[in-house]
Amino acid sequence: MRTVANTSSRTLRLLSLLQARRHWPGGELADRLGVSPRTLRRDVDRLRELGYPVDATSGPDGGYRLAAGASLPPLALDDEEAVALAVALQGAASGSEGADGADGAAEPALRALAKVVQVMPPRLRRRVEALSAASVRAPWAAAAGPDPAVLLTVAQACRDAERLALAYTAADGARTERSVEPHGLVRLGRRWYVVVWDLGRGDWRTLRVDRVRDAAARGGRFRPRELPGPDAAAVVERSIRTAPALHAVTAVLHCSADEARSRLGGWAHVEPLAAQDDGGPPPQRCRLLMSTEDLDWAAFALVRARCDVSDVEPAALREHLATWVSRLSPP
Amino acid sequence: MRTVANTSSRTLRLLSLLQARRHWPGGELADRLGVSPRTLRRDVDRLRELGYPVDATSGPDGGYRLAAGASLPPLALDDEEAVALAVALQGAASGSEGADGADGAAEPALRALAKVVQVMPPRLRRRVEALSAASVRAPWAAAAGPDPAVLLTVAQACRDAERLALAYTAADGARTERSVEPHGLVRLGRRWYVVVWDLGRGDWRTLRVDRVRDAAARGGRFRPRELPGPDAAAVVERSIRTAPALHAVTAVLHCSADEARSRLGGWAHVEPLAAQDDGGPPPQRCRLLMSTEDLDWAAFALVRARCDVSDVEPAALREHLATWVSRLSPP
DNA sequence: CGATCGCGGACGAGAAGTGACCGCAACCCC
DNA sequence: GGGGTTGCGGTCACTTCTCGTCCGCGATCG
Repeated sequence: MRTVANTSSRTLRLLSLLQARRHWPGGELADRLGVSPRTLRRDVDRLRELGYPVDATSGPDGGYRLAAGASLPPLALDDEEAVALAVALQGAASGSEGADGADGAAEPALRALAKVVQVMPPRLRRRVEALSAASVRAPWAAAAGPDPAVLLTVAQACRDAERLALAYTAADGARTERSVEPHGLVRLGRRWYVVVWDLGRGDWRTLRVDRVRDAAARGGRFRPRELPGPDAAAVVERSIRTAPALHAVTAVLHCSADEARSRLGGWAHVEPLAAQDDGGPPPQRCRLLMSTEDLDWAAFALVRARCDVSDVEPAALREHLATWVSRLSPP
Repeated sequence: MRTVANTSSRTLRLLSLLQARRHWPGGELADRLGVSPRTLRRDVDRLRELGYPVDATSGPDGGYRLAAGASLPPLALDDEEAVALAVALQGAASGSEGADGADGAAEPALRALAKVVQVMPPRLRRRVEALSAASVRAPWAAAAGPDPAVLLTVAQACRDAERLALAYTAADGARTERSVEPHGLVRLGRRWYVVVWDLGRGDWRTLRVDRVRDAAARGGRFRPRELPGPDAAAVVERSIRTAPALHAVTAVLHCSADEARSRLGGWAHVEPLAAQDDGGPPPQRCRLLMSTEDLDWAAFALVRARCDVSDVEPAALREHLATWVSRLSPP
């Protein structure tokens, strides 16, 4: 077992043990830590003083358990959990969610990911890479997000003020190798941007992270310069001229609003339509409202509703549907 | 600041600091911890003895940094990071990935999630719930996975051997309230199953987690019984009679294999087809191969390829496409 | 070369941690 | 209801660790 007989080490180990299993008999804990039960009680007290609420129950089958406290204790994860965590965070950070807003969690996810990989042993890092390479990316998300590895490298370099060498493909397709000082990472809409001081050009630039390749920290640290704006987000906002074209989609679905909602799963707004006043039993109708950047998604949502559709707007989506029909029609 | 002047508390804080930023000058660290530089060095030593490799560089611009070690140190996350982490793990655990296998990470993700929420302060837990409720579920995933909250409750109860009260909707639609002893959680294909001892019936049952509602730990712990099989996975496997019908989809895409791959993003297998020997310049063709449970996905993949499609198999998918066409055709 | 920073030994005052007691209270099973 | 199990916390004496202040050494950068 471990040879460290330190008090703080033992406290840390106790914390891990309490996280690994919910319920521990006191005797077993004392045994594992190699101390007397009395000292274990003192250790538990110490944890409580540190703010981690440890519940205890007496009687046979009694023991200790770690409860939810005021602050988050350090998480002791095993290898598999850490790998799963890194993969999940990669997905969340570079993910294709947040079309309608609703997740402000991408940036904290990225920070957490940076913390994890910084201390992750190389063998685990390899497993993460293998797994995230093997994990299938659904077709609708294939071109959506940036490479998680690049995103992470950039985020770390920003946090640690380290110079970065990277290859950038500009909007016109020109590829350049650049050496930059990254100052801030900003998520705008569905894209990540990084504000950098371009060492070759001696000026500020805003780069789209999904156009960056082969980012690598060059080791050297730099002293942050003053940004040409109040913060990185403002710089990006200003440098974005062409906002991504959002399509406001509406359509009438020939089913009840509840049915449509259950099939679309909150991805689109659905509101019931008043029955038409034509005498007969009014057919169920509802109106679908969504806004998206990708007409394929909109079209897919329409089909997913599993009912007839009419009054589709905008015209571009109607054309899109016509293309689908012509492609899918049997020759 | 903090009033705890304890040594172990300080060691923990030092660990957090080292995780929060990559590079720290020793003086600043000593300052923040409120100790002399000499004591800081001793603290760093302590961390090293605990197995955390702390690199140090001397000279001006020197300082400490936490390197990757042999094992993963406890992660010190702040509130936002913890919330992002929980949301990401929920997605990974209940997620709709893994259709083709390729992610064995769901189960460790669930374990990690259980650890996190167990110690998560209530205010953070509320934020996680709010965020995951607000986060849009794409239509193709709406009905796919089980409720993450239920999944988590079940996983915790399995781990901690706690009795569970739940409402179950059987395959025939009958709803029953049950009290069970959960013994194992198994992911098979895309579904989660839980092997339980049903207290009301006095027998083993295999429940589909996506059919469980209102799962709540009833507090009481139980002594695990011997499973009616070598392990939980075997029990589930045996109790599954009707395997989910997988559709083996093939089609010919009228574009190059590379184009198709880049558009489908590895979600389907694509292989080039030999040019036909008809004299003229051979058009680019490739064959698409995929297996899915949901024909909507398959159809969507076909459109997503952005080219003409022919020789679609199976017949069910052709019918599916015909339905799409009729629905989408302008009236 | 000198300034800056990390390294680590020595020392002494003070503060802990530790185990072995003890009696007490809660809880479960018989 | 009683007995066994388990956690709680006080006390005491002994040991150990912690901490700040010295000091000289070596590495690194400008």
